[in-house]
Amino acid sequence: MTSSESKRYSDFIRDIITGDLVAGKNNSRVHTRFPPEPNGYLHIGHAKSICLNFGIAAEFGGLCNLRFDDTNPVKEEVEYVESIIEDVRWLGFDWGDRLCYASDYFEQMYQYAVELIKMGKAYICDLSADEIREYRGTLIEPGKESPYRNRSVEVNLDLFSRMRTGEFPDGSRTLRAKIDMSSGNINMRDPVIYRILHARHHRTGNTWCVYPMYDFAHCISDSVERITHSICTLEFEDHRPLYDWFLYQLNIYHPQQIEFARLNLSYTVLSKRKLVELVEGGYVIGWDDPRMPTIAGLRRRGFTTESVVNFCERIGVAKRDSIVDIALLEHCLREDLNKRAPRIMAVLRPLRVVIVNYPEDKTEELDAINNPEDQGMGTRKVPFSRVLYIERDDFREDPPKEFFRLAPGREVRLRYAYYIRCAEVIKDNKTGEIIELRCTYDPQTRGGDSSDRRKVKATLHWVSAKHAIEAEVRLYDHLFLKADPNEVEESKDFKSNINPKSMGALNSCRVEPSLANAKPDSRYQFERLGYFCVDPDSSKNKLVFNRTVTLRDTWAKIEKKQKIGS
RNA sequence: UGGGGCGUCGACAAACGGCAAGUCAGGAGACUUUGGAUCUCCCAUCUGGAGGUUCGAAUCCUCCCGCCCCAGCCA
Repeated sequence: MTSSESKRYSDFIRDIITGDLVAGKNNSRVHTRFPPEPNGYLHIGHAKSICLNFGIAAEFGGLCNLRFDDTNPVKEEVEYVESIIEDVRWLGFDWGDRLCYASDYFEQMYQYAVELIKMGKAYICDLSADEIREYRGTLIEPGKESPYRNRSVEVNLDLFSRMRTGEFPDGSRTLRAKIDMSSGNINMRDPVIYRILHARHHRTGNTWCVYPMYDFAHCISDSVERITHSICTLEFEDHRPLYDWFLYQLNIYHPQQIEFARLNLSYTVLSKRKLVELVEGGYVIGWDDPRMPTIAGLRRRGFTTESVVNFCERIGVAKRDSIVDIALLEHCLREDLNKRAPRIMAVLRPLRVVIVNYPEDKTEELDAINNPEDQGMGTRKVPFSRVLYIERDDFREDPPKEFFRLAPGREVRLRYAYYIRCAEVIKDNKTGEIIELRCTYDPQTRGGDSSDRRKVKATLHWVSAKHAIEAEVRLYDHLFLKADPNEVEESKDFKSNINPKSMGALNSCRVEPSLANAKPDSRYQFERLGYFCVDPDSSKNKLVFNRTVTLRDTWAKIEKKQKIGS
């Protein structure tokens, strides 16, 4: 490991673990787990947790399990477990043979529940859901004890086994822990630990009709897997006393739960409920829509594993609520892509340029560098001929101050080709739209250097009209208009902040011929424009690209300022 | 009004009683066959506020203020 790779990210969780190791706790073992519920796709917030759990295991020479927290059959599906496995793998992590499921421990959990009953620490309650809510009290008032709270152990045991055998309908009874109805912590007011659900489970089928609740299942899963540090998000802080209570009562191996603040990112939402709403409401194309903050979405958008992992390391881990600027994510992306993406030339909004003093039937093959950041990536040939396309944005008939690009009478360089000068602007008679530029070239500037060292202020990208390949390019912008999508007018919700221009497609783009056989998922820098990747929608006769992220655009910034100033 | 947390630059985030790191964003400049990349410099005399302890406080104590989470048979 080089010195640049060995930089360590320190945070309060790693500090706790280091302290435990020094104290010789857990026989110096470190064992974490990432415990998603398979009821949706993973997003970048999960990536933070994945990087934390797997990262800590790797750093401390420990292990990390991938465990599905599949205790609610009505919401969970195999599609989700499959996507989660794929996404964690894509992030570069490995759980060896420790692919676990809470459902693997159902029998064990049931037996632990029986034990609690025998200890007089749990009882069958016949209250309905509504009644339980009423009995629970409020944030400021204590709850009332259930009339079923003092049933005998024998009755409880009998009822619990009959719940298991399916004798009772859904919702008719629950198993509850007997703790303290007056606790200030509502989680301790006799929480439900088993409910009746006559639902088919994606792994256990119809074996069960009673399912454990999160609080009961999670601590036991952690315990049986001998997890040392059970890392979760802040909203579970209130549940820690219950986590500890179960393990203490059962007198079994007791992992330590540690909570950290979940990730929030500007201009997007990271709540599973909202993401589901976007998908099911048709606001996006699907879970892998390139605008989605899901791992699948980021992947399709063209993000690299390295950039996502690096981002997760850079944002740190703490307990305070925060919203990370999405610009940091984009920075990590550009930083990575700059080093690895081959450069090519592509014109998104073509403007026809005829080089009037260039022979009609001539074609030259010019040398272009594949990546100035990495000479090892070599060079390629780019064809040049009389009729070209340049970017419409690169020409202004009436150039504003500080616009360095092409304008009537002005000379610029075509990258790797020649200096050209704009001689004439051809417009459509009716619409006045500029349809073509007539330019002259200087044969002495082949390759882009002039022998007289005369300077030009701009270098433009271009493609040869007759050699270029037509392509579709999909452009993306932030999914939401506001940094905080939840900031809404009364009676509206986050969806009212959706950016109507978050996606757009350009259909007559032209890319250089070297891309003829570009494979799905391959990434390129389109010079001066941004990073793009080949979308899986591409076919042999039609290339489709996604714009992953733009390049930093100093001119756009200047132009914006000028507009504000005027 | 109960319980649990949290307040350090525009955004993240270090500092663990010894004199406010770093990163992103932003600004200025250099360089440039990508207005990209790269490089240089600037950007908290101050840590939510007020007191106190101390030679010394972002760090310890007290009291305020603000924000987040909890009343699923979801996780």
